[in-house]
Amino acid sequence: MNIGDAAKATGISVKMLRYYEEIGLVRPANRTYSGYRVYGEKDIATLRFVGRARDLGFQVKQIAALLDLWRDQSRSSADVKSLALAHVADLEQRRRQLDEMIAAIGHLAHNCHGGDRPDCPILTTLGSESPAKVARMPKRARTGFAAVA
Amino acid sequence: MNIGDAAKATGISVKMLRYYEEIGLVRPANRTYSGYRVYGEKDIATLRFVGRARDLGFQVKQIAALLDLWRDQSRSSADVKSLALAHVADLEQRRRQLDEMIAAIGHLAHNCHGGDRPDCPILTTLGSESPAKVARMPKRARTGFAAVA
DNA sequence: TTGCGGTCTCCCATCATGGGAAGGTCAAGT
DNA sequence: ACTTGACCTTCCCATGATGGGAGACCGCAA
Repeated sequence: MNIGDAAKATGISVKMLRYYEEIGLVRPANRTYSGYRVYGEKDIATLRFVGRARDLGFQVKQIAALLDLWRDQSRSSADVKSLALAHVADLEQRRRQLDEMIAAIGHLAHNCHGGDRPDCPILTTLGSESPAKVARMPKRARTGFAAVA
Repeated sequence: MNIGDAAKATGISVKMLRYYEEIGLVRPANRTYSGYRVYGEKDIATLRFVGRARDLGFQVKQIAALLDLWRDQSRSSADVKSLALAHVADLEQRRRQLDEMIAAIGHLAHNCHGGDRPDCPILTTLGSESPAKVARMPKRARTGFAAVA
């Protein structure tokens, strides 16, 4: 299997397959004599694991930890669970931040009639007082969402 | 007012004040003879506007648009409102993605007893079938949250 | 053999943010 | 007046996950 086929089989782009290898998340693929990467069943299974964890919003470092646990026959399920729960807590915190932002902006927009005239409480609020009681973000991940675009 | 004072007054770091100037989000600050940036009342007001929009999760490009509208006496409030609503829709989509992830992982964790033994459905699910019916993310912003760390 | 599509490596860009180095400035205290 | 320390300046680099593209090579089919 060449890298393109592996990409199709795992839903991970060719670029990312090379990147995951480069940063050591997955073991370097075997190579043909001429340098092409060759993927076997095991590689594909690992990559699918990675892809699914990624889809669940795990960061690469967390995925690396999950992979270690996955391969470790003697792991305790408590280890896995705590990692998962920590991630859930993280996601939930982000969700709360989103909720606050949505509520604050929604409130402002609600009070804006939206007609042709210029008076709009969205801008005046942003320009003067606190725009709503949106808690100052904890330094980590301000709003986040590295718009991958 | 020097840049450090401006940072304290606006809650925006010194680094970011310079960055916002560099990318043209705000007009270059006046300088003293020796090159220090000097901020006046208007500058601070503008920067506070920027900071609050940022706290509401607007991206820099959107903040630039909001600033234009803020300064444009002849704007229509409809323009502002549609920008705000588009942003809300964006945030809501991200929230839905988070919700899906939270539900999926929470479900997996719930079925994991968490004891000393290695059997854990979290890993086996990630390793085999679809980890849950988490919709494949739309290419934009996979999970996002550029962990600013 | 030619041609096309896949692959290789390398470098660059994103977005918002911070770190740090090397050097200039300013105000307060001696 | 001089030192000291806090502040400011610019410049470069790093982050995380991803994509784009250039220039060169490989492999297979017509």
